[in-house]
Amino acid sequence: MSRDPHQLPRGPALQARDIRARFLSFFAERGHTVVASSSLVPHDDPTLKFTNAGMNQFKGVFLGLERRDYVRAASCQKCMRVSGKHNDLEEVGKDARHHTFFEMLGNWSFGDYYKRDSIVWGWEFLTAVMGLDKSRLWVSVYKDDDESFAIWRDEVGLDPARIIRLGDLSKGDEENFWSMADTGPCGPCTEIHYDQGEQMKCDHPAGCFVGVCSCDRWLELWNHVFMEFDRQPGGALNPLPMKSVDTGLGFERLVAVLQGKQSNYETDIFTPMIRKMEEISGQKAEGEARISMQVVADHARACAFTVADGAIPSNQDRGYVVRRILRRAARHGHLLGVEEPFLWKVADVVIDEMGDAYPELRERRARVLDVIRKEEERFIRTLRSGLQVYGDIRDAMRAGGRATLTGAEAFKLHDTFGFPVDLTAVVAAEDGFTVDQAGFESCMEEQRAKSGSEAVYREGLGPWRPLEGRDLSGFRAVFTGYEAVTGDGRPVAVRPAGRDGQGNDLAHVLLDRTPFYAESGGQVGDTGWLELLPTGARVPVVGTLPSEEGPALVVALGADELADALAGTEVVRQHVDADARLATMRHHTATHLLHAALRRVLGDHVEQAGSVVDPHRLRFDFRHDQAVKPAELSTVERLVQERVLDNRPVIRHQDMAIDEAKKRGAMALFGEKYGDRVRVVEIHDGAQPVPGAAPDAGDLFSLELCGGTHCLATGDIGAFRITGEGSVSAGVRRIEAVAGDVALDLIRREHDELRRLSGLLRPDGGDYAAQVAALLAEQKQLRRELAGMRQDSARAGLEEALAAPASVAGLRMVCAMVAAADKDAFLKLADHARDRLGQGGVVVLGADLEGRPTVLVTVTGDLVDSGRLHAGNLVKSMAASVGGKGGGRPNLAQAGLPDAAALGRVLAGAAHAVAAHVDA
RNA sequence: GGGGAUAUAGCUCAGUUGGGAGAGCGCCGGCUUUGCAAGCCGGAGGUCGUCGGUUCGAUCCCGACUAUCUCCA
Repeated sequence: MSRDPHQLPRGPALQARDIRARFLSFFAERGHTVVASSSLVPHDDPTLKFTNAGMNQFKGVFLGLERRDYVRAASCQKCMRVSGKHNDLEEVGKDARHHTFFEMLGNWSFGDYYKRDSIVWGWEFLTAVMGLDKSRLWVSVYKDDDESFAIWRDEVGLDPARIIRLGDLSKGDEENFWSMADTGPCGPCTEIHYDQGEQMKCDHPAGCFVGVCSCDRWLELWNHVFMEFDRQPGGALNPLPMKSVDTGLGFERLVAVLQGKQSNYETDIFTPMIRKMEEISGQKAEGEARISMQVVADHARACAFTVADGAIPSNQDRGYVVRRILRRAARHGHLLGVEEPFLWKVADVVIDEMGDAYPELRERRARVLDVIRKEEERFIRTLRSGLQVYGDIRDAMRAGGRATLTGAEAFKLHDTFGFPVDLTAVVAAEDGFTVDQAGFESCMEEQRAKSGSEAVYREGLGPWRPLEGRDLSGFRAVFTGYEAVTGDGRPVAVRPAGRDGQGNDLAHVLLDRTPFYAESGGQVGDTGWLELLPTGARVPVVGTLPSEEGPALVVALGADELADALAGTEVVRQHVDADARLATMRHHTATHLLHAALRRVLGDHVEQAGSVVDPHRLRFDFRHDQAVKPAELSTVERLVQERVLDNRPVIRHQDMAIDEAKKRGAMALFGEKYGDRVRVVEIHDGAQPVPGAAPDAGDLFSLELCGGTHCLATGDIGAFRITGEGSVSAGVRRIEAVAGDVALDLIRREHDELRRLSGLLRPDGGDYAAQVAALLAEQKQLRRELAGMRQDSARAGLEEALAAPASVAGLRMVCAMVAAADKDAFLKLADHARDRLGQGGVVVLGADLEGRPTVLVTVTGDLVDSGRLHAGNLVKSMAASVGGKGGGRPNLAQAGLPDAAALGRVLAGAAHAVAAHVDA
């Protein structure tokens, strides 16, 4: 069958990489700045797990919070969609177009061109440049968007029958009307669809057509969004001051159409990975095997890109998404009969294929492959232990004569041991069992419901409530904390903020100017207090958190209470806790020095993977494959201490172009999103013997993008000590350290300790450790000797009783008080006595064990076997008769007694008690 | 953020009505052997994750914490 000949008009089909390049050059020729894809992992946007659209990095620009040097931009953006209605992870790989990772082409106008250019260029690119058949293209516009309709009809010359009006806001139908959120920027959009042809049509009851069904015949290729409104909380649409364009063209779809393929997986984007999988598994990409290979191909891309952008498989948040994707791929490899780690090999192909377009893949190849391979190995371990648990269940089922695993059992395997349910079904089938799938699903549902409801509860934090006469639209607070720790501000808004650990209500307050630093980049938010003027009322600030509108000061008051207090307030005089801020600054500057020192000592592969800086300590996580050796650790510590002694100025560049910062080699937080203008902190090394040297004399020691607060000079750090090193997760180490007075306190405490030791020890050459080791060895020796001697003497004390055992009810009984040192010795004495009696013997011993009068009974094996005398029952009744308690096993038992007199009475009455208990 | 599970010798793990902490591998010593693989005998190595509680008595039961594994969000 010759398929769609028009798509391959001349020569071979365009390759994916050419299509990507042509798109960008097309818009570059039309005055667009080609912007690099932002990281998949948006470290500074907690609302977003992964970058999921090309516009993410321009969000601030659309909201008017951020400015760029250009008004036209184009990009090819790395994206991930792993949840939500459009993409259930389980579906990926099974059909032609669902992906976890994908690329999105886009062009943007920030208040520059609008509908006309966007539409005309879009059409030109698809038809004239890419050569798509015009007769296959259809277009949809928003119902009321006559302007776009007219451009399509008149400027492009499209048959009006091919322009479909969709959506109706008044009926709640948001088709072809785009919005960022419930409120904020929004506007109509127009979509270009590609008709794959009659043979792809579906049997939707209302007909197979654009906007009606969502089948594969009508491919939505390109969405052009025209942002012109600012939606208000009530739903009213106010015009935006600046009209913008935001478009998204699905790269994989475009390539599939241009290469004449009905599935994205048949394009040259995916075939290299599928071919690799054929090679690894030795199977052909057909039928079920093909689906598994598609899953692996898709997931290998997702894993390679997310790991390259700094995500690491873990058990929560983003890391958990990566883990799930990776393990699903591993599972499909397993289905293909591959038993060993393989995904890293497929990821290697991804890097070969896409490393040109995304150089970060090449740069981090070794780490990416290592992280993936280690996680694969971990999963194999998980499967192995899950198999053991399954074995226990299987044994129980066989014993109970069951043939169906309950949903709860399958769920426990999945939930607690991470054993995939489909694998459970496979293994169970091998044993002739089935799995209650419905029961399993309902357990899953229950778990989901539980997590979901908790999440809603957590998000109880409401929107800002503007104070009377204040307007929040476009508002952004000014941060003055780099220059000051006090300052006046006017209150703007409040909002409730849940409760603290003691259950007290908390609220946030927003001020137009504030010196309070909001928690960011690992540095904790400032604390302090507010003075409300003119009343002079004082309000403590327990923390400061970032918000879109600026630092949110957390105060220990309910929101209503706070609003009342602010009602008559003109000015808020703000006081940051200066001591805490200073201690935090020391730790922050020390963190930069530590980071630089680690790179010098361990190598340039060391990269920050997380950091906490507060008044009490610093915690620095970084990528490194192995434990830092003690010698390396002390070299790092010394390097930092030397920089402190250098006392060099800490140079801050409040506003540097990001390109310049990068050119100078500034260390940026991996994957962090930065604007064009950044703040940079710079430190040089080398002490300055005379005054007046330039701040940047000497060699550059540390250069980092950083928004935090820092010491004026390294000497302000005062003292620095590393307090710990350990592992966080695979490939990530953690160092904890202290600076300033915290470090001095530590040193003082250690010194005091040493002085106390030196009062007790007199080591040769000051070697405390050697002397203590010798003392411990000696002590151990003495202890052993002492125990032996005590035992000997206690045993000697027993001899008299052993020489003449009493005869009670036909048994031979030894009853005595012994000087046992501890429980172990006591038991050994009893053993000894019982062994000496041979058959038909009972031993009743009393001892004072560290102040606790204890009686111990043991009987010979023949009595236990015949059941004539039960030590446990005997000791229980002996103890009970004097107000004690006890028990034990048939051959050996013990009881605790209230006092020494009771012990004496028990021993005196032992013969009586034995006689009463023995079975004739 | 919320569940579930685990924590015992250097490693892998046993350890039930609460009553003497064990195995395998590894390590050290001795013997056997031309040597090696191995075998035999002996030995060292434990705050039973931390801290509380219940109990005459806790590796075991209860609670909190920490770490690891795992699921859901």
